[in-house]
Amino acid sequence: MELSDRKKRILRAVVEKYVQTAEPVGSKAIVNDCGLSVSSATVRNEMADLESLGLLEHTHTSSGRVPTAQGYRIYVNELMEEHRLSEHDTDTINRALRNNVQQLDKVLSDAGRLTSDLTNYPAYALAVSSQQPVITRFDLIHVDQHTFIIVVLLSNNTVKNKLVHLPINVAPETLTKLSAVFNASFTGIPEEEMTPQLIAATERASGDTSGFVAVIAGFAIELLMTAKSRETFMTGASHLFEHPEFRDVDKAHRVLTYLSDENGLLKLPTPDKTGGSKITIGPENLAEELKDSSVVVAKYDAGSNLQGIIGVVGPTRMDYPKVAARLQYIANGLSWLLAGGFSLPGIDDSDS
Amino acid sequence: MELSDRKKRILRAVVEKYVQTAEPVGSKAIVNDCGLSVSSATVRNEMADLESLGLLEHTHTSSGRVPTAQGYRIYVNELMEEHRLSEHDTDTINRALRNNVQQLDKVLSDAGRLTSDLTNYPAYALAVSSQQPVITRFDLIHVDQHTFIIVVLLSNNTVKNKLVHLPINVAPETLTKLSAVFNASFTGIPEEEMTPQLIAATERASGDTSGFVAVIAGFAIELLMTAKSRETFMTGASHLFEHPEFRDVDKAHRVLTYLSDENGLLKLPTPDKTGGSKITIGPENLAEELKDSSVVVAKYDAGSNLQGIIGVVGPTRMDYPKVAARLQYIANGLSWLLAGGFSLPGIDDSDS
DNA sequence: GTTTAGCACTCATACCCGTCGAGTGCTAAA
DNA sequence: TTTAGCACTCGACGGGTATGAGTGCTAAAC
Repeated sequence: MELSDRKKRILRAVVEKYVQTAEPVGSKAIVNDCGLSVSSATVRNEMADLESLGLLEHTHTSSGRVPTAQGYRIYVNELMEEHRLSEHDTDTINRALRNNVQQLDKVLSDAGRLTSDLTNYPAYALAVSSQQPVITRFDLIHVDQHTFIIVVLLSNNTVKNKLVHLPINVAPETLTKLSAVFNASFTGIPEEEMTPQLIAATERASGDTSGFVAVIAGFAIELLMTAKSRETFMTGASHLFEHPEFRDVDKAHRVLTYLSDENGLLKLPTPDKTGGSKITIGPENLAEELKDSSVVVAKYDAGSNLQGIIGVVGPTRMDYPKVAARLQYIANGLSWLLAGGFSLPGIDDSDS
Repeated sequence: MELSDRKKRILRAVVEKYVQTAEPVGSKAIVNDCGLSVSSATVRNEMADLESLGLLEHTHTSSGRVPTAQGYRIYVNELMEEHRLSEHDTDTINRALRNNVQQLDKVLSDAGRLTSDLTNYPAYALAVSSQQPVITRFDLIHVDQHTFIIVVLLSNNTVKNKLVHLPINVAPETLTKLSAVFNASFTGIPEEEMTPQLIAATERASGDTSGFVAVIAGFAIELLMTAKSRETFMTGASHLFEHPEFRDVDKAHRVLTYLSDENGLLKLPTPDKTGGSKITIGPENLAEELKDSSVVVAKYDAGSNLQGIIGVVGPTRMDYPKVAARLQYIANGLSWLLAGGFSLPGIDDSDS
C-alpha cells in the first residue's frame, strides 16, 4: 500500500501535532497548522481513510485522532526527517561527556545518567561483551601487615579490585611471588576451567598453606561469573512523570518496576547490525509491561569488547527524530571517548 | 504534658491500625481491636482530647482519625516496642549481604540496593568521610605498547583506576620509575596542594617530556575532587508506588525528583552520634519536598574511613519499628562485613 | 470526480443534586 | 466517670443534564 502524498502530509501533521500537544488532533487544527489549501471536511475524509488503514485511531466517535503504533511506524520509517541537533545541543552533550565519563568500570552508570539527563527520559545502559571474559592480568598490592588489594584486568578492559584483610601476616614478598604464580596459572582461562583441581595444584605449586590462593581464586571466579552476566543500569526514573501518559500511577508503576529489574532490562530491545539507533514502538516491544511505551536504543563501540547499549524509554508519543538524533550523538561520543579520545586532553588521538 | 495510660493505649492503637490499613480509624474499630473494656463513646472523648493535644487529626467532622506528625513522634519516642526481627528476616538479610556486597567501590550501590530490597522502600546510601581523602599509594600497570592502568589507593580505603591509552610508546621500565616518583611526591597530600608547581617539579625530577606526569597528576586531582564531594546513591524508586499516599502523581514526582538529585540526597537526615537508627517524621524534614514523607536512617561503620549512611524514604504512615529494626540490622551487617568479616569465608575475623 | 458547506450525532467532561453511611459531638441518664 | 441515644456533617456514589469539540454523512459546488 502506498499512501498518496496528501495522506502522508496529513499523517505526519497528526503525529507531530500530537507529539507536541498530547491532545487528540482534529481536522481543523491540521488545516490551520500545516498549510494545506483544502477544507477541514476534506481532511476529515482523508483521516477516515487513514483510520481504516490502521494508522490513526479514535477513542470515541467524536474528538480528534491519535496515531496508532502502526502510524508511528510509518512516520518513523518514511515520513520523519533527520533531526539536526542544534549547536547548543551538541555543545551540551560534548561537555557532559568530557566531564562525566571517568572511570572505566563506571562507564555504564555514567553513560546511563548522561543519556537520561540529555534526553529527559528514563535511560538504561547495558554492557555488551561479544566474547567470554577472561582475566588478562593479576596484581597484588601490599597495603599493611594484614591487608592487600587484588587488582585484576579483564579481557574486556575493565579493572576490578578488592581490598582483603587477613588475620595472618602478609609479607610483600609473598604477594610478589603469588602474583607471578597467578599470572602464570590463571590468566586467559574462562571461568568454567577454574576447577578446584587447578586451584589445589596452584596451591601446591606455590607452597601456600594459609589460604591466600583460595581467597584470590575465589575472587577471580566471582568476578568472571558476574562479568559473564551482562551488567545493567537504569536511571532517570522521575522523568517518566513529566509525560501525561504516565499520570496513571499503576501504569507508571508497572513500567518502573519493569525497568528496575535487571532481568527486565536484559530483555529490552538491542540495536541491530547497521549501527544506527533503533526505535521500537508500543506493541512491538516483547515485554507486556511496555506494550504502550516506546524504546529508542543506540550502541556505542570502542572496540576490543568495550561495547554497550544505551537506550531510553518513554510514551509512544515521543519526538522520535529528536530523541534518536541525541541518542546517536551520545553513543558516538562515548565510542570516541572510550576508544582513547579522552586519554590525553589536548592531543587528538582518534585511532580505532 | 503526660498522657494517661488509656490515652497512650488509644494513640498507639490508632497509629498501628492506621499503619496497617491506610484508612482513618474510628472509635468503634479501636474498641474492637485493642480490647479496651470501655464503649466507643468513651474512646471518642479520649480521641477528642488527643486531637486537641495535636496528636490526632480529622480531615472533616466525620470519618475516623489519623495520627499527626507529632502523634507519630510520641509513638516513636514513647509507645512503640522494639521490633524483633523474625529468623526468616535475619536469614534473608544475612544471605543478601554475603552475596551482594562485593567490590569496595561498589559498596554504596550494593548497600542501597540491598536496603531497598529488604525494606520495600526507596533507599539512599551516602558515603561518609570524616577526613579529607589523600592518596596513599600509586601503581602503574603496563598493559601493552600504548596502554597502561593507573591504580590508586585512597586513604578511605577505596581503590580507583583508569585505563589510559597514549599515542606514544610506553615502556614497562618507565612505568616502574614513574610510579616510584609518584609514590614519593604525591602520596599523603590533599587536593589543594597539588599545584601546577608541584607537577612541574615532578616532571623535571623524573625527566618526563612526554606528558605522562601531567596525565597521571590530572587523574589524581580529578579523583581527589570527586572523593571530597560525598558520593551518593539512590535506588528502589518504584517501591514508592506501593503506598497509597503516593497515588498522587505530582507528589510522587516531587519526591522522586528530589531523591534523584545528588544535592537533594546530601541534605537528607543523617544519624546522630548514638549510633542507633534515626527517624525523621514529615515536617521534621528540612526539605520542602519531604514535608509529608518520613525518613529512617542508620549508619554503618567499618572503621578507618569506611563509613556510610543508609536510609529509606516513605510515607509518614510507616511501620517505624519494623523498618528501623531492619535498617539497623543491615547497617550492623555491613559494618561487620566491611570490617573484614568477608575476607576469608570460614574463618571468623571480627576484629576492629 | 473531487471538494466543500451544513447539519445531525456522539461522546468526554463538568456540574448539580439527592441518597447513603460511617463516624462524630453533645446531652442526659446510669 | 461512663454510657446510650440522637442529630449532624461530610465524602462517596450514582444519575441526570448542559456544554462543546469534532466527527460522518449528504447534497450542492467546482
